[in-house]
Amino acid sequence: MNKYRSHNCNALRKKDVGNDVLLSGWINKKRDHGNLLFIDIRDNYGITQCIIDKKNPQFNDLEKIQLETVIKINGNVIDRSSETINKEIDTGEIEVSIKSYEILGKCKELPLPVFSEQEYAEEIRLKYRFLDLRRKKIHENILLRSNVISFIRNEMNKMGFLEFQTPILTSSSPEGARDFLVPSRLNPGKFYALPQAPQQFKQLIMVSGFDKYFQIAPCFRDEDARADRSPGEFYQLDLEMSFVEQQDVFKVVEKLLFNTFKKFSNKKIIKDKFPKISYSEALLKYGSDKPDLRNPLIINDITEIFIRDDVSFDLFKKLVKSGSKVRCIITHNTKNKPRSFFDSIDKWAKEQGASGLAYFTFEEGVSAKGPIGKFFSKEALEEIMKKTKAKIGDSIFLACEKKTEVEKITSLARNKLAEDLKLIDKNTFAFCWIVDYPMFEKDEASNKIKFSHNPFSMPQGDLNQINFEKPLDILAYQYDIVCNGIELSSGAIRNHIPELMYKLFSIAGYNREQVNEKFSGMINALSYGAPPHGGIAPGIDRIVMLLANEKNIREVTMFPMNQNAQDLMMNAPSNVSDNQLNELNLSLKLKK
RNA sequence: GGGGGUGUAGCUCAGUUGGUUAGAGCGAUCGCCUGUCACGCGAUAGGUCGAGGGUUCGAGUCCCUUCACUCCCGCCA
Repeated sequence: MNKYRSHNCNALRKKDVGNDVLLSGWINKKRDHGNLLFIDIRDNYGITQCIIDKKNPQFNDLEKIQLETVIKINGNVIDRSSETINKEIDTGEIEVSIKSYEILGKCKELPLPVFSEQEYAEEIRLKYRFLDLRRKKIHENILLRSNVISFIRNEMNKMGFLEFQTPILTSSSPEGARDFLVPSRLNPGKFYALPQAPQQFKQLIMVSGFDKYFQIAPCFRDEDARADRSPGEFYQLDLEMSFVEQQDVFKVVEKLLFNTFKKFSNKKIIKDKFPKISYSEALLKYGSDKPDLRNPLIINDITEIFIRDDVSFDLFKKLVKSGSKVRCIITHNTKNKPRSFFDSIDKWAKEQGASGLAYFTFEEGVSAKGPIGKFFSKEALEEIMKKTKAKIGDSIFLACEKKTEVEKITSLARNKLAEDLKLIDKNTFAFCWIVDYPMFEKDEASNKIKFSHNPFSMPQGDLNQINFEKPLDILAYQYDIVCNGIELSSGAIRNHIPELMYKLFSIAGYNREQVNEKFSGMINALSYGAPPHGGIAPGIDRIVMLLANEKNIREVTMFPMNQNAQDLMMNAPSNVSDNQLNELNLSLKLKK
């Protein structure tokens, strides 16, 4: 028998009554009655109540032991009388009568309580992460993460995907996020970069003929943090397939995500086949390329209403003449909402940096009630109702701004209105695909054409007919998957034709030599017989966040860094010795 | 880089229009308690009110500067 335990702390049941057992674990909680002491002992699996009284010679010592000390208990399983059964824990029908105990790991006074549901400042949680991780909620989140990852791995294997590792020390890429750089000792003055994603490697795996690849891959990007974005590193389920079209990738991902979410959550998944929405339609109807489809509100464009002569709302009419768009959101049956409801939305919109949100309500006989209602003729109102499918009793909120701004504010307003009106069913997952991304976009600052997403994506349509004179019209086989307004993943069918790649890069301002230099591995490989291929890379952290119902990525990450990309527990990043710097041919030149 | 929030005991927080010795719960220490499961009761210790400067007879409280943490914008193909 193992010297530490015969059972874990969640194993003992009524059938074990009468047996001698060994339990080891942390002291979760003590309840000291003076002559009788209850000790809850905890391990990864659960909690068992142990009991000792003053007749035991070790009673006085045990009474004084700190919480979170690791002890081994030698005891006898006894039945609990019916009124003392604890239904909250799995072992609640029994308890262990302590014969003797032994301290395995002492514990100093705790900087934060482990047995508490209270919330604590992140600083102290991260510094003492090993204590924080003992706490119930986050401990369960990390277990969930582990289970999700092994489930996904298993599903991928079942679908015939092969798992490969790709290098962590690789080369810096010109596009995308800031790289983490690693100096090379053997190549003075040169640097490796940590991969932002194994993008080029997974394509090379396809060129190497492995057909289907996946990896739970660490990705490194030196960008600022957000609640749902770790600084530094995160994990993707990276996958790539040969001889596929977009729909083949969709099929795999839909099956995988549907099975995963079904297994690990009780929430309802709205559709097992996820709706596909084009990028342009998403921006029009939802103001965003990551719409929350749990939200039933839809944005409509009614710019042309403000060209009519029977609409006299001059403020908007003038803006429309100078190129602004009018977009609106209809809320159903809100005519009896108090004035304060509407005004608070308008005030909120101004706080978001918009010029505000105009509004009115459709009344019987087709009239408009509200501050700007008088500017619309009956016919104009009927036209709006037709266009927006609004009914009498509904209200309309209107924003008039330039395209990008109007999309931004209507997207925010869509969320705000749905929250205020409680239209979002929090107990569902609503997935969708966003498809037909444009290949290029215009950089607003420099006015130059740049890749809007992934430069390796395949343009849509007949490759001989693409009009490179109008690059902004070229769509790509580029797609995102979104769940409840959270972008889980981007993917694409890749461009495996070198000549086409050179052409597209030239539009974005890279000449042949630059492409050869920056993507030598890729472009060279594609010249030696590359299969058509494509893939995607769902974010593991965000999937687990959704399943664990957490808003912060650090709640599903074992050892996260803080917002300044510091690990408070390990003291990273840290200074290095002059010797180390010398070996790397580096010297520091710190800004004051 | 910019904007918001927070910072008071080991932990979570309260602290009035500026006014005597800065409080509570948990935790710690000591004492009492044989059926609790957030056990109960009593006592004790524990504070540079993030730091620095200013206004004032007097600052946890008002003003300025600064630091830390956090949320957001920028950024994240």
